[in-house]
Amino acid sequence: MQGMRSEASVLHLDLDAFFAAVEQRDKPSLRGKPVVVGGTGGRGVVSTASYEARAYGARSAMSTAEARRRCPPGTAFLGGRFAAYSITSRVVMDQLRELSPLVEQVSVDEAYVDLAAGDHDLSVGGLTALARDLKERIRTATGGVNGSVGIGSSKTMAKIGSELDKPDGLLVVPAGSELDVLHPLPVRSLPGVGPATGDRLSAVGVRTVGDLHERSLTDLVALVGQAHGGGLFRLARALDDRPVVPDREAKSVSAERTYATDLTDLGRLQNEIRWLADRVVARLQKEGTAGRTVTLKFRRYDFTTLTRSQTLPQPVDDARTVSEVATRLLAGIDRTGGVRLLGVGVSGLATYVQGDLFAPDEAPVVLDPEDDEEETPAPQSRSWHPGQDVAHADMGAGWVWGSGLGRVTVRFEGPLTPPGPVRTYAVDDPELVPADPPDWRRTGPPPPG
DNA sequence: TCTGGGGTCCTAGGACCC
DNA sequence: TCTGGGGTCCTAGGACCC
Repeated sequence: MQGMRSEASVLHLDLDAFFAAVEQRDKPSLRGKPVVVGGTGGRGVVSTASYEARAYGARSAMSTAEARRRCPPGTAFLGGRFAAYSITSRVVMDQLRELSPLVEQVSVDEAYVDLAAGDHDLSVGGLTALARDLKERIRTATGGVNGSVGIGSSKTMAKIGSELDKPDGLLVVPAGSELDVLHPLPVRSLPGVGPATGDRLSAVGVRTVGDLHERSLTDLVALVGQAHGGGLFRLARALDDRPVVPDREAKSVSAERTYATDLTDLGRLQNEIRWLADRVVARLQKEGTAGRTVTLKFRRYDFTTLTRSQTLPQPVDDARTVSEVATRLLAGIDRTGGVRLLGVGVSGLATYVQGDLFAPDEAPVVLDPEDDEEETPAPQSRSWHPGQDVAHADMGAGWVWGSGLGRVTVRFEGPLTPPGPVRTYAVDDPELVPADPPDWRRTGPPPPG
C-alpha cells in the first residue's frame, strides 16, 4: 500500500493571479486596480482576474461578458501577453531549481519541488525559513510577482497547503498533522474533485474530507468508479506517494479555435483545419516528435461537442497528412446549424530516435512514455543503480537517478543542456550497451538522496 | 455577448488474438 | 454447439486542471 513521506519534503508553488500580476508589474497604473486577463471578444472567457477584480466577483473561466457586468468602470480588460508570462515563468522556475534538481513544472504558474533531493533542514522551522526566502527571491527576480507556497509530506498536502493560505501564502503542514488539516475541508477542495464528483458525493451526504474518511472503498468505487474511488479513499487518509517527476514528455499536441460567429461554409472549414494542422505540426516538429492518432474536435452552434479520430500505421508530423486525415474526419459529421469550434490534435507521440547521439550499433532506444514494460525485456547481465554517474559526449554529464528492469533513467546536466533534461533509455539487449562504452565517461556528482 | 485553449487521465464497448 | 477467459488496441466521451 502506498503511503506518504515521514517528513514534509514536497514543496508546491502557485503564483498569485499570475497573468494579472505580470500586467500590474509592467504597467504601474494598473496596480491596485481590478485587472482581467482573457479573451476580449464576444466569446472570450477570463484566464486570470487580479484580486481587486475578484472582489467584484470576476473569476477564472467566467465569460468576459459576465466579468464586464460585474466589474466597475475603469477595470482593465486585457488580451494577454504570453511571451511575457513565459519569460517570467522561466525566471521563477530557475529559482526553484536552486533548491533541488527535482522540479516538476505543472503549468506556467505552478510547480512541485522535491526538497529531499536537495540539502535542506526539513524541520518546520527550517522549511518556514526556506519558503520565506524563496518567496522573497521570486519577488525580487520577477520584479514583484508573489507566489504562495505549501510544503507537506506529499504532492497533495503541499498543494492544499499553498491553496489554503493564498495569496502571498506560506503554509507548512508538518508530517503527522495531515488528517487534522484535511478532515475539516470541503471535499471540493481536494485536487481532482470537481463539480460532477462534488455533486455525487454531496448527494450521499459526503461534504467534508472527514465524511469521506468514513466511507468504505467499495462505496466510493461504486459511486465514482475504480480509479477515482480508490484515489478518494487514499486521499482521505493522506496516502499519496506520487513522485516529483521533472521533464514529463508530452502525450499529445493540439490546437483549437472558437469562431466569433459560427461557420457553415465547407471551404472555410477546410481552410481552418489546414491552419490548425499547420500550428500543431509546427510544434510537433519543433519538439522532434510525431504521432499516430489524428483527432478532429467539433463543437456545434448549440455547444454539443464531439471528436473523431483515426490511428495511422505510422507516426506522422507533416501538415498535409494531418490536415487530410482531419478533413476526412470532418466529412462524417453533421454540420447543420453551424460550427462554433474546430480543433486538430495529434496523439500517440513517439520521440524520434536521434541517430547522431549514439553510434548506431550501440544505440539505446528512446522509450515512448507509454511502453516501458513491453518490448523491453530485462537485461540479462548489465544494470545501473541510482546515483551511479554516467555521461555522454553530446548530452553532457549526468547521473542515473532511476533504473528498473530493462531501463535506465538518466538526468543530464552540463553546458550543452543547462536545465538538465531527464531521458529514459530502454536496454533491450545487454550486448547493445558495452560494459564500458568509450563515450560514457564518469563525471559529475550523484544527486543527493 | 453564456460557456477559451491547452492539456491529462479514466471508462466503456467492440474488434481481435490467444 | 456451447460458453470461456484475458489482454491489447482503437474509438468516443467525460471529468478535471490551469
